[in-house]
Amino acid sequence: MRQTSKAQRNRRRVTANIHDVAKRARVSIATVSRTVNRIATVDPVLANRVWKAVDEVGYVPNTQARALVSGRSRILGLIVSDITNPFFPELVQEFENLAVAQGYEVMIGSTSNDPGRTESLIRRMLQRSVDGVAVMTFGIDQEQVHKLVGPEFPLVFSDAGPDRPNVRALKVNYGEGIRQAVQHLAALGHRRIAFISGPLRMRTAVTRRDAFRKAMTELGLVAPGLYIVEGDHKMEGGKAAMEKLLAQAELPTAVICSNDMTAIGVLHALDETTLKVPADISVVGFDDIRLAQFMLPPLTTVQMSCKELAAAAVEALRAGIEPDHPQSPQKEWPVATRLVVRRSTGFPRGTLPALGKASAGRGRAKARA
Amino acid sequence: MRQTSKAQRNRRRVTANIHDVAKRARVSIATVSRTVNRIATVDPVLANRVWKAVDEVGYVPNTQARALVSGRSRILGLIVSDITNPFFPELVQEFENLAVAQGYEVMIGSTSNDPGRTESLIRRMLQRSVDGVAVMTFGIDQEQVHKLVGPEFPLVFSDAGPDRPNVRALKVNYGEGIRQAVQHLAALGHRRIAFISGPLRMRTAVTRRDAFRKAMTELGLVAPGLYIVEGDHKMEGGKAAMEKLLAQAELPTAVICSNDMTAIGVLHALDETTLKVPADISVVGFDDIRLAQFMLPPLTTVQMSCKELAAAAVEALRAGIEPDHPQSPQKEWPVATRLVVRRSTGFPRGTLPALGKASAGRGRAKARA
DNA sequence: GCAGACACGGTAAGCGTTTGCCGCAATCAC
DNA sequence: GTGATTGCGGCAAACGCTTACCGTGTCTGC
Repeated sequence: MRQTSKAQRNRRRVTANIHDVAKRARVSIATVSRTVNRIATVDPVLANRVWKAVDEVGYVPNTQARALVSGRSRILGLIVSDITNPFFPELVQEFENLAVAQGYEVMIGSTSNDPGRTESLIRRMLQRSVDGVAVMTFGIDQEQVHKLVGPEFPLVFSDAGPDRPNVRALKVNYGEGIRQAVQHLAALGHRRIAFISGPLRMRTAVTRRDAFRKAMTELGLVAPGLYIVEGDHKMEGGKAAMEKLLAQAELPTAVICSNDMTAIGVLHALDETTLKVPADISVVGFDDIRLAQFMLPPLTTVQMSCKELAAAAVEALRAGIEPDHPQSPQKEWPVATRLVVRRSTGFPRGTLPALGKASAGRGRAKARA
Repeated sequence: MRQTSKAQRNRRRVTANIHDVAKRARVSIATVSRTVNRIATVDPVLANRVWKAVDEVGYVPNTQARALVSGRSRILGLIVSDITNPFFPELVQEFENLAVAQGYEVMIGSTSNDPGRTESLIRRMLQRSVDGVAVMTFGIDQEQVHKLVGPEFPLVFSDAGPDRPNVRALKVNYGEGIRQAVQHLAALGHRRIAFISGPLRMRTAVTRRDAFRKAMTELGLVAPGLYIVEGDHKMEGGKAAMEKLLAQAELPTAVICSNDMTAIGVLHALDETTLKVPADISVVGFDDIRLAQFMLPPLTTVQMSCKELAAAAVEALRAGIEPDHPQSPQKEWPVATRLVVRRSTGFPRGTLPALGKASAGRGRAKARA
């Protein structure tokens, strides 16, 4: 008959626990806990003994147990729409650095703009009891998230009204950057400026498009409906949208894109024609991903600093989570944008002949302004 | 005087727990637990009652408590070297999909090839008691990881000898893909083929370079030392390396790059000269990131399927974690590579004059083969 | 010198699970 | 009808931590 002892029951413990430290420092586990959590009332002599013991036995507090009893996991959820869009990894990295610096871990998920994925992602995050979630999808259905989480759950959205008690919003100033872009093009002499938007069910895509329209109007330019084409914030969509523009009777002399990936698709579409960038057509992106400066030609684009965005997101989340955060009541967090001029924009050529899509691989001459 | 009751002590519980379910189903918590964990010995009648109750109270098992008692967190660690390199987000996404399908969560971290970051990352993962870690950095110091984790800890490396009990290795067949690339170029008539490696402290970078040398030798070609330049697996390094090659007396007619980002940097460097791709010089990448086909011209590259890689990583990890995984003893997991020919490679032009770096922005003619 | 106040450390009660052990009831062999 | 066997559910003990409460020791004021 097997002897069923305590020892047998134990799965092999690999790390030291609070009792080991307590024994070694000749104090109670309460004192160890208080010391480790930097509660000020611990006698410095004991605290020293504790820290020494911690070091000696290599004690690392068990996060699961901590979370279990405290009800806080120190995990931040970060939801992005498409991790394979280079903007997001940059954002993720910044976010993570900041979160880790504050003692948080980050749980990342990308939704691919699929409500099903979004729902399961939120559920998974809730199940891991994240302390709060930043939704940086630029256009998720906010309602969907609200339905899944409690009314007091700390939430941060990029671009949305903070209509709930513990919801904060990142207010990206799209208007400013896009106005700068339009102004830049207008100053160069462009009049026929097209815009390729993101998928219009995304709130942000609509916001950017509207900012474009507004900027055009303010400068006394017209943005004909045919010059506003819907893309998908990906290279494929940018390419397709540009091809649509190319099929029109009168070509635009400049194209502003709702993000950089779209602009890359546009460059690609233009490469298959005889049109040169920027001599025949200027292209402006949005985001300023690192890749933008490595495009051929380097992309003029509206910079939305993901450092700034990440910082605002982390702080806004902390404001919702930590009861004594200084900016706790603040509900809106501004994020700036600004134009970065590179080499994909230039003076427009005189009047262009209407021109369909040229066959790919034709010889062409390329010259820069 | 405040009444310090049990009720007060409780932080507001927001989700139902196992006791609520047990009460409602009129069974013990043990039965609930067994039902939820699909232990077969539960009477179907009771099981039904339990499932019904679970549904009614909206019970979701608390992951922290589960992890605490079972010692398994159902979190997989995934370490990549640089999340902003587009190859990795693609890998991350695949990995995550597969892991989630198996009921795991993923904790991601990128090291930026910094040993300090690597160490803190591993520590953080251990603190969150991940069940295993896949190290896909293509060149991390394996020793560093071994020093931090216990000897039995489930680990998967891309490219490394499985010299420890619970370590598995993904064996990417670099040789095959690179051989195909060299062969492709040789068949087109190239003889002077250069190679831009990754940072040589990365094991994988060395492996790829050696594969290149071997392939060259096998085909009776020589790879002079001057034609092998070190890059950094980023665009910047690719650009710098290409500039080094351009400074040489006799230019190569083709360049193979250790990854696609390097190739993008190369294209960029060449764009600032009068040399055309592929007419004057052919360029081959490695990885086949999605962006590769959107380069100008679309990049011929060696595909390393990140789907395949992710699948191998997840399965290898599971083999190390789950005691009854079918492929548990398998130590090496093969991953194939193959050449994808696009438009950045072509026939070499006749003998080229030695040519330094031309000034940027010079007019140039571009023609495709 | 003594009562009261105060500071600080220890005890123990949870947090929400999993799981070994035990006991009850039902089944079976004879 | 009895005793042995089996199946299955409940009890309770962990897992490692935080923290309310309490007790002890020291200090202060009179």
